[in-house]
Amino acid sequence: MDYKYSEIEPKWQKYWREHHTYRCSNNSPKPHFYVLDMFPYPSGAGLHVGHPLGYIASDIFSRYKRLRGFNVLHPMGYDAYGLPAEQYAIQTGQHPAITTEKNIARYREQLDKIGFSFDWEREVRTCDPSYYRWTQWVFIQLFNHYYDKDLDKAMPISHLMELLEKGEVECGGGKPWADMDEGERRDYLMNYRLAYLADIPVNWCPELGTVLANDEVVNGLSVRGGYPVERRLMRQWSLRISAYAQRLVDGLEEVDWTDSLKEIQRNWIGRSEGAAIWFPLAVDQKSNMLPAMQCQMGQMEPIAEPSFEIFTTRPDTVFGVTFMVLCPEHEMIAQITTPGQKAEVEAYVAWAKNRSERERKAEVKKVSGVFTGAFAVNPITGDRIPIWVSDYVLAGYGTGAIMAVPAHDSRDFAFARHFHLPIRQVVAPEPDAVSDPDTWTESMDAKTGYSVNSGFVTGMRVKEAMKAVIDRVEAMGIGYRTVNYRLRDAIFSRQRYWGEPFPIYYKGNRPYTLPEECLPLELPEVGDFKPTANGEPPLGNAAKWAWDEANRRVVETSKIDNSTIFPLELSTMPGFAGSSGYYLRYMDPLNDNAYFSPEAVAYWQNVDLYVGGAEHGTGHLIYARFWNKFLFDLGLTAKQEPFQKLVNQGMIQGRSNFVYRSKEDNNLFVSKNIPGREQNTVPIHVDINIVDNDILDIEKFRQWRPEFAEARFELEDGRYVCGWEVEKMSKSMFNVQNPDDLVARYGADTLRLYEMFLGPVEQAKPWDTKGIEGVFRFLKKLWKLFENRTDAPADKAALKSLHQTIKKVTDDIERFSFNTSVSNFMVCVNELSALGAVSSEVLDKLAVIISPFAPHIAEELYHQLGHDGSVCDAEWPTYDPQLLVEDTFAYPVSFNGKLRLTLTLPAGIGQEEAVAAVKADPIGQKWLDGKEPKRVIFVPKKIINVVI
RNA sequence: GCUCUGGUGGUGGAAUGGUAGACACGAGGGACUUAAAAUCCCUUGUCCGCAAGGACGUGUGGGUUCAAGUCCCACCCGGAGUACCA
Repeated sequence: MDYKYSEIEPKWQKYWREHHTYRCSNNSPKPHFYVLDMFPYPSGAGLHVGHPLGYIASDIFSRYKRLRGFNVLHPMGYDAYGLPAEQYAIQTGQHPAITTEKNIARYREQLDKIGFSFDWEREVRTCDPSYYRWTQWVFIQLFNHYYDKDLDKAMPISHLMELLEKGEVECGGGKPWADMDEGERRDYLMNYRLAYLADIPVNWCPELGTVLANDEVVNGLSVRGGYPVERRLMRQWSLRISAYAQRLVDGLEEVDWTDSLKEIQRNWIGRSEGAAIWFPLAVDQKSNMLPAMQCQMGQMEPIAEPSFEIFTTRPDTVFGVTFMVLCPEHEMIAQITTPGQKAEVEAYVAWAKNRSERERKAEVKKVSGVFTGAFAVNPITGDRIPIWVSDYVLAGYGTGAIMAVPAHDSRDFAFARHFHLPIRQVVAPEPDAVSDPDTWTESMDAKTGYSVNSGFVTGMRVKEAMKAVIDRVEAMGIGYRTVNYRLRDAIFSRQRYWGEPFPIYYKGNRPYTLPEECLPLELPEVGDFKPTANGEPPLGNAAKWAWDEANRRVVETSKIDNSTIFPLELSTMPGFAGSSGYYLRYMDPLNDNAYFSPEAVAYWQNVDLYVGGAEHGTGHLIYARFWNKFLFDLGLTAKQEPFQKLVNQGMIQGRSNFVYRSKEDNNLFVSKNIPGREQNTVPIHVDINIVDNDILDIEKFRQWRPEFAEARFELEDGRYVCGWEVEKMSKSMFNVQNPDDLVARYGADTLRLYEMFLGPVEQAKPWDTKGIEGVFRFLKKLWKLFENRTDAPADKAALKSLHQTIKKVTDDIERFSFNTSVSNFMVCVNELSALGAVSSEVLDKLAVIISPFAPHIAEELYHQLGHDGSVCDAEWPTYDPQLLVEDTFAYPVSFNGKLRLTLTLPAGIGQEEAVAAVKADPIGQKWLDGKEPKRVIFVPKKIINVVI
């Protein structure tokens, strides 16, 4: 009988479903193991072959762990809220709930065909009220907590209020806490809440009435419509993720991720150590408009306002400061600008304000700026230095003001050159060498070397000088040692429909949270879910979107009276809200009383293995870690880090094929390797489904599109050879491979094996079906091997092959190298086939070890061998080391007076045995040439040297 | 610019410091067949040679080692992340 995958696969899929084979319990004496995939966006395009790559890898690992006796949690769900789902709905003109439902059904159908071992009873969907109820719940907790820097954890806001009440925390609100009324207190607390409402600069398009992402704006105009976009402060919800910056850096030490991904996160968080120093404003006698102030060297009291706080990572270079630069948004600009410079400064600030991020980034090389007319005092040297404004200083980083050290910072240098400002060298490679100005640029940004021309730190190494300056600054009370992070708080509002509603209503313009018991706050129906033109988010169209505080329910918008019935928040949460904590919900997905039970999290702890793309390095993986750490502070999660080990699967790129159309004759197509083809033709994308191994199916090509019906060809060796290129997989390039087609043609097991065989999981690679036949052949051979089996006891050769394979495959799986596992199976089957009829005893174990990779055929064969239960409940076989003793092997290594032979031998072997082994080895015999080995040198491990 | 990765046949890719190129594809040859499909067998890094055999080979140049694709140093080229971040 032939290998009929089309009968076997549905049969066992049905069996697994009916027997709940993959159901996973939270009560098990077995050790736990949690394997998680990044859940997909159910987009309208369905799955392509790139999606299942990571799923197959994690499925193999889950099945393997199960066979090793673990209770494995391996769930799946859908990240169904967010922009892609909404965009698709808008394009097709259907309600996002309907399209999402349809897309999920399609994904599920495709996933089921591949034979994954997901426990579907734990499925979660981020757009399901029973799920987003808990997303909203976490938001309320974030709103009601602040980050206590002394305790270094999140604490209830009520705790902060107590501290303020007792005066243990100083109130910086401009007014003592005791004198504030209820509203003022709430406003003040907003500066502390982990979820807070604040004015944030955004790309606002008045015409479209929405905030746009940076990539939706080009040259100050919206991509869609070409309307002007301005940067504007808008009230938005944000998460104070920056409070966790240090813990997010530290936590990377504890997890088993790739160095590159850890590095991506470290760069993103951007920790830099340095100092904050106040530079006081100098008195300007001419204008006499500025408050007089004192600044003397060595003054011990903090210097009175006004002064500028700057941040620097190089306090040692303070002696080289020749000017200061403020960002255009700096609040003190108007205050300090002299009348003579006023017009110029205002024009510059206005110009800078209207520049988009994009323009600013594109014109990095261009130096621009303006002098304010004001001067500051270098608090260390007492020098008077001019204050400039320039947009190379960013408002969002540090304090938006810098001390410029043009000799040792490339940007300050360019600025100084452009505006003819002085440049003073303060760092040199040698303590006494003061190099000539032209060489400064070479040692620019140098963190090694010595301080020169630098007062009390002259002659010190840079590191010592940094410490000495900070110490002095702290002693003088004009600054302090500090750490800065690049990580910004996460903007959490979206003026969109398809997302989680905020559990927030507004009383007197101040946000209040809904009572927790009233969750979920369900997404209302609206007449029109598209972004609105009148500036309001789509929820502004909802007829029923007001909060009746007394009766604790949602009521008609028209009833808002601002005394008992209040407006609800109109924006929705962003895509990452629902995906930040979904892994926790899988632990206890049906719980109606809590996000998850303490018992569930105590059992599962955290995710042992997380598989997904590295493109989430600066998004989801940061947010989820933040989310988890916050819940940890609340005592809800068991571990600080949510994802212990993380494997990034490489992206599968498309491999496009081209035909070459003659420039003169539109119906003539020239094969790739015909001389002159490059000059005389233009490449055209051709559907990869009508090309086999780069050979074009001419008939199918003619039928493909009407315009090619009359196509003629210039062939080589009677065939048309297509060109190819690696590109993104996309419909427009006709290089999309749909997994269903491959399942139909070769079966799911072949697809699974082939996706693994393609190369290392972590590596990006183009999709190419070239080798799939080889994998298919392998399964047919495997099938045949079982058909020809015998019940006689196993012979030694077969056992050796089996045990070698068990060892290799076990090692391969443990180090996540599935491509070599597949190769090792192929070797094993080839070896066994060559031996003739193989004992069932051997095949029994072979079926088990191959089942994680090709579960359907393994299940079938396992049953054919007479087992009742599923192969999924079998036990992973162990190997017998006795069977694996390696053959003696000798080879010559050098001739320098003496010949050495190196042998690979089992460990623990003695002198005589080694000599005997050399004599027995064919190569050894040849090199000994009848002589006796003189000496055996043992080196560590199993290698020994024999000197002849 | 900085950081991280990687560079091995015609192709995808194997190699705890120990016979480089496993396994697979492709290609060439052969068997079976009226023929095709399917299946099976042989060859396949490069160069020299009829052959036996030999020489050279993991981006380049050095180094460590009895032994280097693997470790160290410098450089070249690709891929990714990030960037007026002070």
